Amino acid sequence: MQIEKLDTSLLKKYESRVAILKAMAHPTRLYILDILKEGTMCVCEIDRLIDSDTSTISKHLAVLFNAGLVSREKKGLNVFYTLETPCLLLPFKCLEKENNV
Amino acid sequence: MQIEKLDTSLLKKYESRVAILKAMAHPTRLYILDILKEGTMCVCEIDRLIDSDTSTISKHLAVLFNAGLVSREKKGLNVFYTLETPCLLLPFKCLEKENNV
DNA sequence: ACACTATTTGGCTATATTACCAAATATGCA
DNA sequence: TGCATATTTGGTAATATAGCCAAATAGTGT
Repeated sequence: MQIEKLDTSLLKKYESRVAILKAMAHPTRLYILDILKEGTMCVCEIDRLIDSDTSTISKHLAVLFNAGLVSREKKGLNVFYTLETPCLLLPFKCLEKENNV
Repeated sequence: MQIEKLDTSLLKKYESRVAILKAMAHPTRLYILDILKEGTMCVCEIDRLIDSDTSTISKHLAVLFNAGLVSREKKGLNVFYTLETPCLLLPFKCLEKENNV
């Protein structure tokens, strides 16, 4: 099988994937993605589950939003976040199988 | 469903996953993982496919190795790298489906 | 031992990421 | 209008990451 060299156009493909991986690559954000699997949640609820400054959590949510991993909707004073890409959380299950964990 | 707070022990789980995501979160490394799907390859072969300093490539390989994503074996002058976790590359296919790409 | 090749390591600078605090913004209600 | 609550934004210091160069290491053959 012929392997393509890493040129500019191929690089673009990987860069878009990297954007997703970077957005996921933080324990708090991975946790947020995980709890959003249970359903839409407002910032205040997420805040209660995580022992960090609210502004820090808000910034993590912004990272996830900018990467397209979650969507958000404002309702009154609250902002509700929804998981958009449940797929992304699958590989870890798969990994655990590979390692017979 | 009851959601667990992000405490120290839960954090540990996510940190180990983050280590994997961080190792993947670079275009060159993602490319390397992709080409290693085709089979074991020595550094010199990988080097030929990527237009970067060999030392940079070697460092990327070290990152992948330290995260357990690839293994390596020295044979004479060459070091051969092998993909250990093909699973990890699946979610992107899944994503493309979700987005109807 | 010497020269040659493949790979890794160390050092440096530039850039990116994170967390906390304070302040700003937006909404709802009296 | 004025106040309270929810969320975001800006600033800043600490830490981590990336890429290049030079040098070190390791193996092979003469």
